[in-house]
Amino acid sequence: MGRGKIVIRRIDNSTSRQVTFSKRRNGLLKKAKELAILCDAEVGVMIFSSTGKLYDFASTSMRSVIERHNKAKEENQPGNPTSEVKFWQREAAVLRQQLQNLQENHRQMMGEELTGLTVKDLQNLESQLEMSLRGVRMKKDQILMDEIQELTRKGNLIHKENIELYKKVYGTRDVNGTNKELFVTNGQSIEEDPHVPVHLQLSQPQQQNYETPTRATKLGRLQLH
Amino acid sequence: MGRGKIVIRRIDNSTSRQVTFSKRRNGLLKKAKELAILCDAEVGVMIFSSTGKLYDFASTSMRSVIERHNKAKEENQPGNPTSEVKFWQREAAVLRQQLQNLQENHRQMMGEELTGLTVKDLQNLESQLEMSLRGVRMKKDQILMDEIQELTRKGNLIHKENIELYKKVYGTRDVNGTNKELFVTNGQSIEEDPHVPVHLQLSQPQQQNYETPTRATKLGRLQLH
DNA sequence: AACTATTTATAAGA
DNA sequence: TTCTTATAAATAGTT
Repeated sequence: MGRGKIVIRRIDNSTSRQVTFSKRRNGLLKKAKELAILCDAEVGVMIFSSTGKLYDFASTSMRSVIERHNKAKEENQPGNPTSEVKFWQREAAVLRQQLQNLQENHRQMMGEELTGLTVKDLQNLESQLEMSLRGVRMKKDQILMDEIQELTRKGNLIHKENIELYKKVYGTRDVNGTNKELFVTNGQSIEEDPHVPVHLQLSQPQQQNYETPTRATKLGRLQLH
Repeated sequence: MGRGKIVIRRIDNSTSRQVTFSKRRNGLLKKAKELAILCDAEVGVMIFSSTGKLYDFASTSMRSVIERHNKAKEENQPGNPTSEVKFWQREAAVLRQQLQNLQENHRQMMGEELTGLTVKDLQNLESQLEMSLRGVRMKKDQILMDEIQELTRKGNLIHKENIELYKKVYGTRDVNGTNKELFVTNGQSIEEDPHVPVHLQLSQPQQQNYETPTRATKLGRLQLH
């Protein structure tokens, strides 16, 4: 894969050997990473240049990879398979298994990895997702409604305060004067006539129309008026 | 470097993930060998498939590579029992943490434990669930449609066979006789007396009655003709 | 497991 | 070292 074909044999020229090392080292590490990600594999690579410099990559940790390798090769260090070590190894194995199970489950809930499921499985999944969706939407709507209620409450409060202030400022001198510039603290203007109650009101919770494509529209309907 | 470009992300399809693993693993090991030879480097590669199988390569010996790596990293040998216990404890802690994170995530996807989420979070969750639901429904429908198509195909085939058999049995004697009800069933023998028209009927693919009425209606329209 | 159309890696050159 | 480019090699999608 270059300007010319080469045979796999030690490169004599020290300079080009160095250059090639640099390029291919990067290539190898890149491919190791890709393999780990693409195929969900645990990969460890260690490279020592001819000058002794170390370059390495481990998808998890080199420690973990080496441990696993040792175990796979049954080359347990002449050290001791202490019961404590064994206990923790078992513990880790159990946890790994749980994690894997949960991951598979999670992927299915994400709509991935559905091959292999029966129609029955898919129906159950569908029901679960529908239920979750209902719950999430209810929660979201509730938060929004609460927020609106709170805003309305505050709005009314401020409006009342406003009226009081108006009375104090203008007293009876100017009861029907032009107070069109009167604003409440949150920057929204209130209708001109302080004697007409403001019309803040909660919009009704809209029908949960699943499949409605535009969230923006949905939210856009919630507003003070 | 294939028929199409891919993004580096876990391959969902288990079969192609495995095929890709096999190809790329070989590629990685080959390149590791080449690097070691071409550039006079000491290289070690360890790969664990997602099923736990080990594949490795070491230009010298894995032990040598690992020891050199340990020395370079000034780390204690993984043979030290104390450090080994500590390693596994840490491993378990990490796994426990991962498990916990995934569990929380999973609960949210199940529509549980939604308190504490912002409206934005809930919207994202909602979109994800909608997407998952679409995927699941598509998959389910596809399976059902495939099944129906297959049944239809078989039904038609059997019906044709039936007509041929009828012609052979009754020849021209009864060309306009009552053959409208003649059916054979899949793989079942015909009754003994060739002169008595058989009355076997293809059973309709029974409707699998699903909760959602709309889908049932949709599928109900697809039938043998 | 083979086949190829493409993408990717990289040898050589600057 | 880094960039460029022509070419070899790897491999994604298909059969």
